[in-house]
Amino acid sequence: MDHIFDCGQCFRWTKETDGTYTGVAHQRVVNVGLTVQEHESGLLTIKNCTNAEFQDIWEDYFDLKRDYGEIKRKLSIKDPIMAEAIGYGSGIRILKQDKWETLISFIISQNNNIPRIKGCIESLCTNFGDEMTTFKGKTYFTFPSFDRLAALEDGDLDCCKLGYRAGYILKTAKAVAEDGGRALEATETQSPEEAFAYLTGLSGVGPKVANCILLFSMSKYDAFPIDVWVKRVMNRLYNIDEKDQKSMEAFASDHFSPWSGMAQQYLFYYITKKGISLK
DNA sequence: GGCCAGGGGATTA
DNA sequence: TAATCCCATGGC
Repeated sequence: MDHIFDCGQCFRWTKETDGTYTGVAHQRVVNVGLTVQEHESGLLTIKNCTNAEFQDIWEDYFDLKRDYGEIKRKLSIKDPIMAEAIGYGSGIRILKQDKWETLISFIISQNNNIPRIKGCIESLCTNFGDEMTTFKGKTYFTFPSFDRLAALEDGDLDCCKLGYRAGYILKTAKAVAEDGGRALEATETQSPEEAFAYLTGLSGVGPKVANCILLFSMSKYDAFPIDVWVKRVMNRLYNIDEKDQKSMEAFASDHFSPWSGMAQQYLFYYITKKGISLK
């Protein structure tokens, strides 16, 4: 679970003192714990969740139907470097998150760091989301809808300390709300190229942010987001020029497709957590 | 006090 | 097309 929740794909899960994680997604609060038993695979426990909610939401959210062992084998074969990275973040699963929330979250992520991103999103939710429930003594709020944010004006988001990203969020919220979110939802069945084109047409969404949204909310597992960390790790591990993004994309396509996004997460986790030498 | 953070948009060249 | 600058914010 540490690998899943601390690999930079999500920002609303927090670790409890007992090692379990509590988080919000799809208007629900749940607490998840994993018990690893001897001679058994792990037993996942989801609290504050009905059977119907598990089938409607969490089974897909945690991507539980997918065989990650098979994907890891395919990525590892003939690539000892990737095998090493996978060994380090072996528990990673790509969550299938809400499109709208992921869109705004990764606009916030630009030129920012993860602790601050979490703080900004938390502030956005407590200020503009709806109070949902109290769990383990903490009050939880929904992620604000696009209609809610689209109704705001310049300056209304100042309390969230979003900096220059506030303007992007207002423009994007208005654009998404324009057709009731239909264009955003339609990406579900579009090709990665079509969905990428739509996303990069939104304010504050460039190639990197668009690829994160494709990967973390739209099941486009061949998307390969390139940020400063990925540039570093591609340079250190595969000896690619750090400013040559085209070569990085080509390398990912050649070596990791159709699971480039999974590979990217293993590399990201490897360099940000293990902290392999940067110089 | 300068550098950095899961970059993008606008302006130059 | 490709490089460069600017953009708020806060931790270090």
